[in-house]
Amino acid sequence: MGRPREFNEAEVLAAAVDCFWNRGYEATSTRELAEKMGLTGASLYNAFGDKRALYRRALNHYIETSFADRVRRLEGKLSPPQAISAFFSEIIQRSLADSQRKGCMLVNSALEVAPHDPEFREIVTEVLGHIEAFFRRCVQAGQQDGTITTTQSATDLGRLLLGVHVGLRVVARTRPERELLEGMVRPALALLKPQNFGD
Amino acid sequence: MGRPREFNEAEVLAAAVDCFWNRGYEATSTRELAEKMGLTGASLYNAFGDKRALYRRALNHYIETSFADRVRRLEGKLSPPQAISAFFSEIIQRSLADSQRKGCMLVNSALEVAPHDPEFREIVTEVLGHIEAFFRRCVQAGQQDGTITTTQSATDLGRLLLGVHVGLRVVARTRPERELLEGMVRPALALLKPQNFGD
DNA sequence: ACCATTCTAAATCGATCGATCTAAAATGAT
DNA sequence: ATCATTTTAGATCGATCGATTTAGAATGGT
Repeated sequence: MGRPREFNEAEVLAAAVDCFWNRGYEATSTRELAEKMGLTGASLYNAFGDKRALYRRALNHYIETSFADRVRRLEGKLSPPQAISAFFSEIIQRSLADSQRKGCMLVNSALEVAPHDPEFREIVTEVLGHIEAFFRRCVQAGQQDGTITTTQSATDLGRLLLGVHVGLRVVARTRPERELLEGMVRPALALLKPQNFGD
Repeated sequence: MGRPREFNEAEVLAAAVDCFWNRGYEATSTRELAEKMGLTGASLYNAFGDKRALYRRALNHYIETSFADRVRRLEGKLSPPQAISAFFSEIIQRSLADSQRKGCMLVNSALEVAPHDPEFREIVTEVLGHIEAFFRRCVQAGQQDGTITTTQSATDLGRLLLGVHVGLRVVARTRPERELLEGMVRPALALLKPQNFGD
């Protein structure tokens, strides 16, 4: 073995995420990446291959530290309706605090790289499937304990929530207004309530 | 006056829309634009200024020929629930037929150019507002003639539909699957129905 | 001590980018 | 016929792109 790498991989990956998240894939240059990551161009290419491979690593790092972590924090610890509500509350809060309008790196990838790149399309498809599945599991659990309506299938309700979530993240990037974003979510959450006949 | 322009502006704009719609702003080169538009680089810059100005013209052309036209066709001629349902049906049909996965040029612009460009942000904001307003008008009309529920405000329901619409267009670009897309819309449309007590 | 590997710093590659310019042919109003 | 303007095709500008290479210093396992 030769001289060991001096940089912390998670740290430089976080810096790469910051670049790609902010400016997307095409608009981020390898020189900017090298500078923000604290590496020389040579080290960057030696450690990560090429720009595309680095983006793949950065995207996976983002997914793991944002979405996957959020699901772990919410699911199981809250009641199903609360988990869904808390999920959207977090997204809205993050969107309103996102002064740079970075949005969601997964959604950004879904539009910029996934349509023309089969490998990235597979990654995005998989994660969208995980988000859909998270919502579906919450709905199913809520349907079983009576806290969520059974007038719609858990499959469809999960898909609706996926759609609202993605739409929220896109709209928030152009119009980060609390009332607008909360208004988008409010009817969807109301739909989940079991119908209260005779109210 | 000198020699008149030989190209039809609407035609070359349509070609520009095709380029930008397919590959986005950054990834479309002025050389590709000139070729697909049937112009030389000199003519292109003489007629449209620069790349950014051409994108602005192309985006406005797209909005006018797709969204604005769709609203004109549907609103007023169909009952409010039918107009909303037909709107989504058209989107799903177009998404499934979109073999190049171009998606919606407005949504693409909302993520690629709007966040970092105030002028484009204003355009996207305005059109998103028009879509929201279209849904809200449909809901209001339906609430007045009793075909749409009044348990949620027209404002919120319009925003929900905006969110579902945008989410649909994003998800469709990565996962153009009929059951998934229809599943996203189905619960939203069901929510609009007036509650049928005692059913 | 030796060697494989990574480090830094910088130069460099060919390609492409948006944008401009040249120069000559074409066109239509005056 | 004159003149202003747009047309054509193509060269060209400086800048930046992703990626590679060079050279030498640093490091740790064998």
